[in-house]
Amino acid sequence: MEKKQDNPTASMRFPDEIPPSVFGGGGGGSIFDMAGASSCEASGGVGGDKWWGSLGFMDLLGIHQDFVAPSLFDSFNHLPILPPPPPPSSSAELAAVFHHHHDVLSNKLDTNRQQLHQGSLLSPVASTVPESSEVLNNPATPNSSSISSSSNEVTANDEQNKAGDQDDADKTKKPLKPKKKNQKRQREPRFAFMTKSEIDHLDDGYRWRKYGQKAVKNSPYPRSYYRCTTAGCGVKKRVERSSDDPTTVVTTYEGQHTHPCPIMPRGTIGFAIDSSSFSSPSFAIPQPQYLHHQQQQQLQPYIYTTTSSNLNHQPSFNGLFQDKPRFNNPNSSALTLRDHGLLQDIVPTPMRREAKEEDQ
DNA sequence: CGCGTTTGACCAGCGC
DNA sequence: GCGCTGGTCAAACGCG
Repeated sequence: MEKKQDNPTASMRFPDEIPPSVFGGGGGGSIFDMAGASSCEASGGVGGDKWWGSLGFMDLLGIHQDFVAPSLFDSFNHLPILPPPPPPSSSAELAAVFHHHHDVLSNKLDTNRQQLHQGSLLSPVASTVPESSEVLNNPATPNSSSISSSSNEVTANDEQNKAGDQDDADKTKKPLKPKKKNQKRQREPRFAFMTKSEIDHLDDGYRWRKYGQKAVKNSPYPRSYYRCTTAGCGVKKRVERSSDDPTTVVTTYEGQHTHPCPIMPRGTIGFAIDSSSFSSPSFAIPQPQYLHHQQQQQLQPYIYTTTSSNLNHQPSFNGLFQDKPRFNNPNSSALTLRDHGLLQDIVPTPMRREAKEEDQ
């Protein structure tokens, strides 16, 4: 049923500052190049450090200005520049998004790490892009079950379809499910990753059940829809391969896990505790540099790209986040490694400058 | 048998 | 209003 169109519009929505073209062939800059750290497996194999549990999403991204090494972001110029963000609409909203980002990031890190081990991550170059996370209405109150279709209300469309189905009834069409009308579907914040990988569905530690697959417009590759199989957890994710760069897998997470990661070997803290980290008074929510572009109560989505390249720098990556003070040592060789391995792509130039100024 | 995948149909939202 | 598209449902199926 999927018809192709000439419509060049990307299937995913992007922030205005980030044209879809950033996906193309990795030509765009990378938001960050995530080393193969882990989330659920977390500390395992990465030195056993617990940077996951103690750092928020922005910390992971190196956005916490307090710890930003000036040289860390010098190569970020190629990234789309985000103008200074307005104040967050609400801390709760921020927390929700952060939490989500943290989850996703954690997932991704884990995935990448696994891929590293599997040798499935190919690209030696980081191509990162921010993308999509959407918050529609009620951003502060995640409604993972908002897609419920329970209702006695029958839409005109339903009637129409039913009527039409009458003809097809003989073909054993499934009964139509009445869905709620006048009730816009609420979407969880979304967060997308681009990953250089031959594997479409990356194992991030959670258990996912595939519930759909659709052909993607202007793309020869289908998009798969997954849902967290844990009861009560409405987290979903979409996985699709970039048509521009077939080696790139775009994974979009939606929602927040309401449970710890089922795979937590070595007693890892993982990000199962990240919820608490957000509610903790000590948890400082950084300036929402990524969340400024809100329109119609909608947080623009952002894409983060991961590649295999920096997976080769796991140790440094780990140290990067875990050992913050090192950031202040520009002479550190380790820093250099990190510099080129990860955060260089994470933080927009303006932020870097801001950080610089603060340091001085 | 339980769980996950496949796949076609259905539905809602959006743009024209 | 209509068509397109993304997202979801759920029966059928496969696998361990």
